[in-house]
Amino acid sequence: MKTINITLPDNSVKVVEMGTSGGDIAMSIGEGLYRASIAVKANGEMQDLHTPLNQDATLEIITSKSDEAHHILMHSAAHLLAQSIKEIFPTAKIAIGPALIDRFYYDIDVEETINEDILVQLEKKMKEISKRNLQVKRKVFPRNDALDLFKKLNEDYKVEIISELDESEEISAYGQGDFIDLCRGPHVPSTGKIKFFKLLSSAGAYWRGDEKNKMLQRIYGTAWFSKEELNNFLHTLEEAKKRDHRKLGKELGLFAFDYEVGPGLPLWLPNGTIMVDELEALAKETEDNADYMRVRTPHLTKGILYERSGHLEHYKESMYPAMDVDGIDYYVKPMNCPHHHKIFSATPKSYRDLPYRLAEYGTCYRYEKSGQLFGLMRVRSMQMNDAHIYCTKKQFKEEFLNVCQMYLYYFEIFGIEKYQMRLSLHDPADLGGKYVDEPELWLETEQSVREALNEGGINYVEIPGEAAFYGPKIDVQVWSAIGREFTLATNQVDFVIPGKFNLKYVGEDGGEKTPLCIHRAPLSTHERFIGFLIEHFGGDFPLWLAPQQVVILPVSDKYLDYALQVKNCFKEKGIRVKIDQRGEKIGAKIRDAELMKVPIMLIVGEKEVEKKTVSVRRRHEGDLGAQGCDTFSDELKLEITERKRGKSNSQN
RNA sequence: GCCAUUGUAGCUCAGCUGGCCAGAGCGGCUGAUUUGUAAUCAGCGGGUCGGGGGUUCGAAUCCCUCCAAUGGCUCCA
Repeated sequence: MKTINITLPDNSVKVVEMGTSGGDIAMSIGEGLYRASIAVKANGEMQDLHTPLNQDATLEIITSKSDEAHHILMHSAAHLLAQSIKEIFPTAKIAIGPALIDRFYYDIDVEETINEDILVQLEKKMKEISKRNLQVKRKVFPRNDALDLFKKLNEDYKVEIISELDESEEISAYGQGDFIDLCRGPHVPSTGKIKFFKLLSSAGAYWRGDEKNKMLQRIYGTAWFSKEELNNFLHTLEEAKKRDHRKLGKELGLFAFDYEVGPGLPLWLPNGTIMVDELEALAKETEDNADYMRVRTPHLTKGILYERSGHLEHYKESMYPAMDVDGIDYYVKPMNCPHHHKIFSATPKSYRDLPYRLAEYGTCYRYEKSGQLFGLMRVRSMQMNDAHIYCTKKQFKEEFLNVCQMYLYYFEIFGIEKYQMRLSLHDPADLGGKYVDEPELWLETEQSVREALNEGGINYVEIPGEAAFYGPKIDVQVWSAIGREFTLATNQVDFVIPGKFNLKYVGEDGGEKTPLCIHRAPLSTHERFIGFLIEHFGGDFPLWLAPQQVVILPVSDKYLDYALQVKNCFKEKGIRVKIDQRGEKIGAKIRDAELMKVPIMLIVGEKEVEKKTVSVRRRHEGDLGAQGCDTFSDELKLEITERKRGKSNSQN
């Protein structure tokens, strides 16, 4: 009998018979370990507990504690769901069913519409199959046998997947009871391991994500190793709903939609407008310090401008249709760049004028497909924190890096810690198609972007094939409270359009040259950024950003005169302050101010009138005692000017 | 755009297996109360039951259609 050496993570070596499984080894260490085991990692590769080991290996046993095990569990839960579907709807065809970070799904092709009732039915069936505790067995076939098997089962989607694999490839499938699914694995050893799960929702999804293909039905679910983890997850989902910017936007009176105005066209209410103005003030101050110049451009423009820019060629479906004005096509602008280019070329430029930085909170309109509108995060009218930087090749690296550092400056102010910078690169195979045919320029520019980022110590990931048609770009991804992913900021290089607009500057040598252009929007759009901030802070804004900063609560209307004096003291310093004049008791006034998330409450009654003070109650901190009007308003003024984050909203 | 779900008062929701004048709580308004750190009491308003069409003696309720929102797919700031 041949033996093999198995090295465990503590470097101890076990000599076992060839063909021993990872599960056997776990068992030999201890039964408790065996019961907690989900899979093993042999020489760094994940495999099933039952899979025989046929050579020397370093072995790590994956127990339910790890993220990897959780991933396997959810993948197995997806199989359990598919099996339940097949038992209830034998003619259903199954497509794919992967695990995501905290949930899994399975795409199926079935006549019946999957509704709430069916989800309940399926969940019941899943519980039943889990109780059967079926062994999950891996089988390996030659490609053609696998093809025959899934053809016989009428699993057209599986057949399609297999037939695209290489002839020589071995195909693995996992069986449990009568059910078999094409799959790489690994999986939990038996269905009994999948105990705590819930089906969450159903939705449509195109086969292979292509809108030309048939739409399948996707069922989402989640699975965990313990009831507690499952409940925690469901609770987190509930909590996230409370932070949803659409809900908070309504409650706090920030913005509204009206069907007579139109979908995706938000109305900024007075409270929301205050936030917009604050954000804009921050941007103007920051851009002013970085030597940007502000400009203004019209919303409406002749089609010829967008022919020149290439928007009509590349971007037409996202533009509102043309309107006929005196026989000429006009469009509402989807972007500000062409206008800024026109400003650049309005006066002659020398190399001494570069970098030439033009900034505008320009209003753009894009015809987004109705199904993709989403609160403030995806709208049809938006105001972009836009700027275009025209510079020489030599200046490019520094300018690009400065923009990236501007993002980080903003993120620091708002306490945004969870984000990802993505460097989108071109695909050389698509030159002349999706990308302008300038192979050397692409490589050169991409390299200098990399260098800029590396020199600035900025972490990023590279995404090939995602660049704009005119150059590489950096996108900053963030996640909303309800888990949706968004591109927030963007920083794009453009080496094409300046040429199309015939932009020139006179160089040191007296010759004409074309500048590079950097498009950048660190604060995204008002709409998306504020939508994101609402969720980020859960409506609990830092003082400087809060629509209502201070509310004065007179204990009774006997103290209204004094309240008015207090109000003036704060108002004079530019602090946003109101008096709650209603005939309510103080407890009710406090409650309402708390619900509106007003950061500072000033209670005034007999004591305060006598001593000329205010009783300060700060959100999340409670009663802070009496303070003089002048000292306290000065203190607040300072906090506002410095744009500090409060105790309650410094984490996230 | 596609698949599914939903749409009743300013907000949150009940009613919807067709049938008494369509309900509740909160908010609003009026009055009383003059209040000390998360809800004072009473009264009064308020709805083309998303729009249009149909079935029916009769429609918030059933059917069709349009609009909008929601969950996804695809795409993006």
